[in-house]
Amino acid sequence: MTIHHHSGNERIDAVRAFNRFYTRQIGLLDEGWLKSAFSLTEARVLYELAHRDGLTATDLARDLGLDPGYLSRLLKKFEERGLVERAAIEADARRSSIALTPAGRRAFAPLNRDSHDQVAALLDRLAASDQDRLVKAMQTVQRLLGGDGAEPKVPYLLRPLQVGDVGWIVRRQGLIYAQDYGWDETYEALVAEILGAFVKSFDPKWERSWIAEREGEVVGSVFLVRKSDEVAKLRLLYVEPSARGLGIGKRLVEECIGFARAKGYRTLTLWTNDILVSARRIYEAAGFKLAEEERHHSFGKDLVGQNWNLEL
Amino acid sequence: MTIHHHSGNERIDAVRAFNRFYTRQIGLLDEGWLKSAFSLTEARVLYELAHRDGLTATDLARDLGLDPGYLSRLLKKFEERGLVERAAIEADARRSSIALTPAGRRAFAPLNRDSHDQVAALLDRLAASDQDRLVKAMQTVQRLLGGDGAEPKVPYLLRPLQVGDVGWIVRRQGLIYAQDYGWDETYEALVAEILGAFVKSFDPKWERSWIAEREGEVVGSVFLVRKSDEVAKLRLLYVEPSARGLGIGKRLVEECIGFARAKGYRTLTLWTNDILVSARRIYEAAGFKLAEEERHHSFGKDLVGQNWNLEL
DNA sequence: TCCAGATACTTGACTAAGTCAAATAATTGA
DNA sequence: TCAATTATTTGACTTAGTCAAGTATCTGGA
Repeated sequence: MTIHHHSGNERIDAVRAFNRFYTRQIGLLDEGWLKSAFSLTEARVLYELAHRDGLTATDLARDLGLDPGYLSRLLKKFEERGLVERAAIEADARRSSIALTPAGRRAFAPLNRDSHDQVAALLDRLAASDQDRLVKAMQTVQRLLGGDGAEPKVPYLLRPLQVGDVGWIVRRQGLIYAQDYGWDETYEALVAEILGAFVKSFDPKWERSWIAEREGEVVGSVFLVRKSDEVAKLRLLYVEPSARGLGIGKRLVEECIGFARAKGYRTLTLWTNDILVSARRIYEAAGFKLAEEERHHSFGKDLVGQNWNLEL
Repeated sequence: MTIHHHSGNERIDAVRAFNRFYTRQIGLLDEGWLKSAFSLTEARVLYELAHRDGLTATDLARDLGLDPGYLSRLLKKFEERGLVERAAIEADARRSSIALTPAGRRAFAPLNRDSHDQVAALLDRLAASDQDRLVKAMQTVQRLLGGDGAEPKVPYLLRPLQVGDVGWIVRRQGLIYAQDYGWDETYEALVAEILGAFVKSFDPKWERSWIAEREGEVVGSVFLVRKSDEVAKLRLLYVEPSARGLGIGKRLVEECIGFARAKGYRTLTLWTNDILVSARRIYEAAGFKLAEEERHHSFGKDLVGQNWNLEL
């Protein structure tokens, strides 16, 4: 049972292969422009102008990576043809805000339609499920490469369980603990059983799930299960490695505690293992006290299990 | 509990956004060439020559999307500079096979290294897990767009369960049945419980799992569970919608039957629901006989459950 | 308040990159 | 055998983009 990891060079080669591939891909898409009255760069400028307001020449040059001199001439040509007009910016006489004229919009429309149709034709060759996969993969690439420190506005949000979450959490927990601690497939199976039972016997009055989502991806979760009138159990806290450091783990535990208090439980309990250090820190900080430890052999390893309790 | 589906236009817009994004991205990567002695196109040609043998001018023009005239001059320049040499192809005097000279390789090396380093620097800004996600997403895009009917050599392969599979199967079954039949989250939970129990009590002598993998992705699975010395149960047959029509379902069932026979079971049994028509066809074709039906209310729907048996 | 930088463009003077059509030579298929 | 096709080259262009040096403004201290 091996976990595949790309080595650094494999990754680099894969990215370079993709760059070569997409260079060609964009080249193919560009061929469409050849017939039209506009070059690819002109079309990019028109696109930006059609979709954003109050742009200045500098904005355009920066966002499209164009030479300011080249852009200047390009805009002059557009202005002469009556496609764009510039409005003075009162605060700064050097800059002016550039916008498409109605004629500019009319010129852009067929261009836009052609590009739309071309992409539609491209997608049409794929099954709907593959189209979704393509879009998702593209968004992932864009997010990962484009996110030069551009953090999402909302770092994460919490929501209850949806269809598909159980499997996702089972898989991620299985993979993460296999990678980080060498646990075998029985841990993944345990998570599956716990979550299966949780959903099956779910009692919304006394129990709850919190899924942390970041840009549409599940990055953490925790579950609160009723043990008795007085005791609730916090289970399966996890945070994606890529989303650590955002305080998601702490927040999930706090939500749990808040819910348990609100429902009138007296004790919140949880079971963990001593090697899971960062989780333990969160529990300690939240006021949990270590109640007992016991050695056990599970998931293919010798472990030390711990029960922690919080009196509410 | 909603399942998000991209509409056609959303998909098209997302792909167009990605094209604009990656046009810019490639532009950024190109800036690196400006200092060097070679243009992006020249570098692409050198790259192809360095990595493939026996290329002709036509091959290059086709694969890189270049104008033959432009390429001809470009190669002439390379030849004059001693970077490439042409060898006559005996079968066809029009064509010649183009290869880098040692000097050509020396000229390409720093170029190649710079490109490598540039990508390495790009990746370095990402956590290792994000690097993997990026690479996977790029490969997905490339496969989906590049695979113009270029089917993989091996359509699929079967392997036993690995860490991560359980969660994946739980998720996919949950999502597929929610989408196709409107089943609620309790179906996903049932799958989780079944698979959790399967792994936990797994007896390799009498039981087995088959995972169908296509280009590294799980596209189907089936499980054989021991009920008694004489009776085995086939469980959780599924095939990804994107991988249907390859005979994977049939193959999985056949593997199950073969294994059950080899182990000396007398009866292979399975439970399914009447609405799962394509699965039923597979069972019928394999020789299963409908033993009994019963109405039940599960997964938020009124269903008709069916038990099928195969005498081995 | 002034003024030494910066910033937002513009212009001039180029060059590289690519296109298109026509020509040449060799090959293929009926 | 020869018309059509293919591989490559050449000539004659155009376009797209670069680079550096302007001009006109603005900004942040002394």
